[in-house]
Amino acid sequence: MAEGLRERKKRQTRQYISDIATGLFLERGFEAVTVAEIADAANVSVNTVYNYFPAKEDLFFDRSAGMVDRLARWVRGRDAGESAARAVLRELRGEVEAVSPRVGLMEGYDRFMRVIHGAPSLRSRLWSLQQEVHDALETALREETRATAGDPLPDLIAGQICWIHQAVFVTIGREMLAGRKPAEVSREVLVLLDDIEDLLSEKVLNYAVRGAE
Amino acid sequence: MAEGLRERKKRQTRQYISDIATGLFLERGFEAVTVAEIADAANVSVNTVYNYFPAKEDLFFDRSAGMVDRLARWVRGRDAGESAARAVLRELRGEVEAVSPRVGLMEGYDRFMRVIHGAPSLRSRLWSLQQEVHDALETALREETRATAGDPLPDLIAGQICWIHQAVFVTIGREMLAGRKPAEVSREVLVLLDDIEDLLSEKVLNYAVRGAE
DNA sequence: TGAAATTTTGCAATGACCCCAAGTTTTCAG
DNA sequence: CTGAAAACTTGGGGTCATTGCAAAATTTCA
Repeated sequence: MAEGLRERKKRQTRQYISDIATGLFLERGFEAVTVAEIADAANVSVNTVYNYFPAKEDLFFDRSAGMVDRLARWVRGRDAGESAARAVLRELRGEVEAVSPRVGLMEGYDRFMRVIHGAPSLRSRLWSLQQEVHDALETALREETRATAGDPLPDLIAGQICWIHQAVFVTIGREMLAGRKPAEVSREVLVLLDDIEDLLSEKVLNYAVRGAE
Repeated sequence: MAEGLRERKKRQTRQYISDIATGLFLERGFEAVTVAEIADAANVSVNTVYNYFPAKEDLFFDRSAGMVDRLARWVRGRDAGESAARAVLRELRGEVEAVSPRVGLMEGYDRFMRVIHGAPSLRSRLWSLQQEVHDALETALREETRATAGDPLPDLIAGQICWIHQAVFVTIGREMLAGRKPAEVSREVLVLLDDIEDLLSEKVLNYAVRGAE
């Protein structure tokens, strides 16, 4: 299954551009770096940058690929007897307890957050990513529960689960931005997760239980 | 309290520019209309347009001013013995039942939706408006419940209430975009509101009950 | 009525992003 | 091994949103 030289080179170039760009962004902020500078620093033309990334924002969020279907994956992978929401809560608790970089619990994440904080267009991009997360999750729920096309529940439950996810991420982002230590934030967010679970109704917590389809 | 000529003229100019712009957007779509065209059509210079509106998107959402604190206002105006969430549900039911244009239940709203649908930057702007709605609501809840600074509940409850609001608006937008009649959509959304209420926990439904502070 | 305050405008520039045609590089059939 | 076909890169030339600046034009008010 050897891939051609061309494929390998493309992957490398793409990765290289994205790395260079992210470095510059972390150093000087999103808006202060022009696409022309990035192209220069990566030894390619501006056109090549746009060949790989549809917009400047995508250079920053390139690493976050795969984050979009995370919730859907967690739901599809839920245990027997477990509901969609409980699976997400369990996975989130796991990540937070493990102080995982995948949820932003790492040294230096504040620099990442600072870049986002200072660029409205990056925040916009984040929201549209959230929308994608929602859509992927709704699709997963619809398939897993074999809901009919007109059933509003998959949409509503997806909204509730995304809310969980978002509350956790916004909190982590805010606290890391404030300079807190990952371990500290981890403890705090575990408490938050309990608060969140307390606010969810049984209907939400018991939706899409595996085995009870 | 007579306002000066200058003030009156400014208001008029602002309104005129916004009206002209909205007309053009509805006719030809957001991206197909340039700011220069708008300025021309409104008999002002491009700089004047930017004098009144920080960005092109603000020309479209100018009318929506006041929508940002609607939830906060509803909460502050809740009845004695009524919780924040129930006040919002009651007000929403009222608007929907009355087939009110304030919630998009009007002939021609599909044209409005089509413009938004076709312009990613308008959707971005909508999300940032939602963020403002959330913040205003969280502030209101914090004040109404005299919550301490570290209390996460006002944030979480605001998230839940915004979710209600959003679910209703997204549904109305989707159905109107699909060409449904306002009266039809109204009936459908009233059912949706029951579904939504069913998914909320007692904790959410009983938060910030007036009189039980 | 004329100077001060405020608004409008023209002009120039920056930077994201798009389109196209001309190179370059990689692939692959023969 | 070789020469075209396919895919990638680049340079050049736009469009358009958005900003800064300083020169008009307008409004206010002493």
